[in-house]
Amino acid sequence: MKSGNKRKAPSDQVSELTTNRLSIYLRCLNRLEQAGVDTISSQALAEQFHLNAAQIRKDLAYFGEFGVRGVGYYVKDLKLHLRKILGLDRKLRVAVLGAGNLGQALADYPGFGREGFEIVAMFDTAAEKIGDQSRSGVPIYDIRDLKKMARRERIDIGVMAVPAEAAQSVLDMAVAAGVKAILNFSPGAIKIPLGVKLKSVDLTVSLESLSFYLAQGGEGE
Amino acid sequence: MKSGNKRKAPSDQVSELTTNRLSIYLRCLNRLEQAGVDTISSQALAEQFHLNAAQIRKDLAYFGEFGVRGVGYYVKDLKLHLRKILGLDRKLRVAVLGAGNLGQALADYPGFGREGFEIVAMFDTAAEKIGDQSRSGVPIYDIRDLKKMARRERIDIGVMAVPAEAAQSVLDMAVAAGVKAILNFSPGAIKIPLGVKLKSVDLTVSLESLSFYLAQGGEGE
DNA sequence: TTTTGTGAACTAGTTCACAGCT
DNA sequence: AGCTGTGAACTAGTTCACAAAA
Repeated sequence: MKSGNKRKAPSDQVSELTTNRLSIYLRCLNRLEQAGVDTISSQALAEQFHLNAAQIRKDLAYFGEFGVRGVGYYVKDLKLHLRKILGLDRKLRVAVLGAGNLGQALADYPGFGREGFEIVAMFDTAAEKIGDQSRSGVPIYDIRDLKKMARRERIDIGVMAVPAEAAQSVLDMAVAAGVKAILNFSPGAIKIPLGVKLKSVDLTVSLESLSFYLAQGGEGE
Repeated sequence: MKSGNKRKAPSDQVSELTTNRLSIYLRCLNRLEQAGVDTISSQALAEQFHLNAAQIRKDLAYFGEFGVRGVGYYVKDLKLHLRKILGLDRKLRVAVLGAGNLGQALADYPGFGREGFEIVAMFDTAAEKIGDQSRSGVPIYDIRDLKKMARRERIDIGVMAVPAEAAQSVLDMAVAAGVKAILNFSPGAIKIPLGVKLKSVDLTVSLESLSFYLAQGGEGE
């Protein structure tokens, strides 16, 4: 029992929409802290993005009572709570699977470093890439060594950016290596075993949804 | 009246979840056509991803009656319909805003080319990049020329990959240049005027949602 | 018989509105 | 007075289940 929270339950049915928003709140709190703001109300926070204040309070209420009535939330305090809830109170070790253009760009993406993620390795099949490293110095290993390395390097999260044909087999390797969470940029459907979390970003789908908007003549928001 | 559809309405309230799925159906149909499959039932299609058959039928029903009772959907026919609905029956011209690591990787991403997107230009502020081009030959222009170029090159969609601080001003430039749809990889909240569509991919939020999963001990799914 | 298209039932997510702390 | 935490009301999205078409 770390803090005196009246918790709903360990993590009873928190939707992904909620956890995504927690991330966004945290980013905002970082800025607020930087700006020297001490407390913030759900109302003021909601205005930053276009969100409803009750939504924010509900999101937070899943994890405890962090606010003070009549005052709002203490920025520093809430930030710490959110970091803990999101598991960002420890360094998370990330491996990028696939050292192509996109993989290398992701490995060097500065945004990841900022919130405690550490990109420790890339993996690829191409002999000429293995032994090389990315611009920012992330070493590229043979994907066949993934299992060995993932354990040795204690990889928490995999970021997968490989061609669609390779995606399932690379995912299976990552799972066999004990990686429990994967952010996937490869297109197409992928099967995962229970107990492993896959989050997919599908660039083609995203672009096509914009195309749809344009094709429909862009009515509404 | 192209085809004899009993349409619900021009584009009456189709949710983004639906349009994203249309994209996924289309990808699957492409594979099926390649594999020489002639017809497919909503049930069979649903099994490919883990989706409900009624969901697929409902999604399609927003746009017309494309199926044949007792048979299913003609793969070729449905593919054509979906391409038209998604606005992929014409080439879409895309500009990448921000020629950093991520921007260049996106400009060269082969997945975009496949479904009729054409990356025609990149824009950046860095003098040393301007005039240069990406690995696959996409030229980099001065962002100050965006307005002029966007009209001349008939840019339909912008893909934004710039630092958070620059995001709002780059977006404003794109909007001023007449770009009506933007896929955004920059973190943080961005304001857009009505009639412009912004779709954001937030890499940090995605990773943090995986971190959350790990922190909660990975119960469920 | 098979499978669509769709109203009805259900489930999830959001917003309202207000009691209850500070 | 001000703002949280939360049940109740509402809205959106999904799944069921079945009549109607081929």
